[in-house]
Amino acid sequence: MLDQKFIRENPTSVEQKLSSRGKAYNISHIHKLTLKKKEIDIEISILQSESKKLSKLIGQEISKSQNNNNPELNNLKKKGNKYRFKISEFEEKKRILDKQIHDEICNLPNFPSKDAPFGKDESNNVQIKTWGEPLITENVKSHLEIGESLNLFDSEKSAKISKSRFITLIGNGARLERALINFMLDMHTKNGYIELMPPALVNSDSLKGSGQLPKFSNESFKCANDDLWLSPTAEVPLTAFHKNEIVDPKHLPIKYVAYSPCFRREAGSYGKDTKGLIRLHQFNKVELYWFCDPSQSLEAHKKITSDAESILKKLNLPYRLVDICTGDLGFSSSRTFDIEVWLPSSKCYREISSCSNCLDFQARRSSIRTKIDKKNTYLHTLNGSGLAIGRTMAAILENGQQADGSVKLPDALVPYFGSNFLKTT
RNA sequence: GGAGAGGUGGCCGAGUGGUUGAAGGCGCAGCACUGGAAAUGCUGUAUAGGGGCAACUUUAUCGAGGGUUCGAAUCCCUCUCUCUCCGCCA
Repeated sequence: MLDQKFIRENPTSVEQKLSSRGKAYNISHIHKLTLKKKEIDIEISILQSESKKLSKLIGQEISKSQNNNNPELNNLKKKGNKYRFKISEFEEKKRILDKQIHDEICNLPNFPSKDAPFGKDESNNVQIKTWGEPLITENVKSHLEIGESLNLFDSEKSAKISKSRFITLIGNGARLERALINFMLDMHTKNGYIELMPPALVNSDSLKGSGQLPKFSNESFKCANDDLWLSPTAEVPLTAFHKNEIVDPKHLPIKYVAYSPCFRREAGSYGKDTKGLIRLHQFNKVELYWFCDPSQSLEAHKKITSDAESILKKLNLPYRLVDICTGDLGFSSSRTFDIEVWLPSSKCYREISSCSNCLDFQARRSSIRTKIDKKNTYLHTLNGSGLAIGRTMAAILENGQQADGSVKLPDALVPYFGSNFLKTT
């Protein structure tokens, strides 16, 4: 959420900043509402002040004179009644205005960072670096083919259970998923992250807090009888973990790592990646999350990104780092680095982690603050996948495939998986 | 699901219609005492909005929202969350 006062005082600057996302934003309507609200606020506080003085006077009069039914007193009470009536009129107007302003501001995305490359869509994203040697050979198999031939998972049976875009992992597939989760959690906790295992169901307020609502209600699954949704990413419960808190500055930065299942409706992606592990309604993810002092968030952004990269390095998976352009940024993010892993079967890099600096955008929506120089100040929040498990498995299968149909697994997984290869059983 | 209790400042906790933003304590900060510290004493210590260069001033806020009243932390209604007991349950 953007700062209401900033919108009121700098409407043109707001429009400029937002419009760098590639679409023109006109906020003159919100701007007018905020001015109107200020007028009403002033009006109300004058009336309240008068009415308060009068009430004190009446109180004093009553305690002075025993007779609390004298005509003078009744006159004063009548006067007070008029104030009450006027005030409630203005308050009604204010209520309506507040709601309008809040609703509109909640639909505005974060300001892109001035450091983010300017651009319209993903074609303007900028590659920062690559790591590892992409495997380019003829006759590579897709992770889907490998998975089916090694009996690691089954999509068709999963469609019977649920529908398409769900997966059941089988035998070594399930074991590998589990190994990857444990491997990643161990890596990150050794690196100073506190592990959390949050609820998978989250309320609407939490989704608003991290920016998924009100605008993107279409992208999450909602429970019919409760105000609960299936969490699309651990970013949601992790943000909400400190909702409405004033965090002690000596605890900063707070760094969490959380494993969670993630649920997404994937509306509008019909026909894309319909098979395999790449795009599912339910997938597992290990998420990194920081709450930090505003002055530290640029550094923190680099760190969270390199923490996510370290997993790919350990797994020896070739990847590249991409600086997301202004037009392709997520709603809550001011700057995002995507990490994309090499998938030999499609001869391209695919997103496996997205590391974002949301500045105070989520903290303001969720009211998460700290004391800095005696002033309550919104924290900065950062999130990054560390990593998406299903896509990691896909990358391991494709990059480790051998001519004989087996898969060589990264050595780092041996303590977790028990061996360094997958064969037909 | 049934019954009951309760949500007050960073924390604990008093307060059942009147000048209460709210006693007291803890915590925290400053000062005094000390060689230094502890202990002690004194002073200060909520958030948000408005006005002012500032000192300051003003309004709101006692889970949320309505209502009664000249006046509500206190009375009424609705919602919500937490806790305890019973039932059910991995």
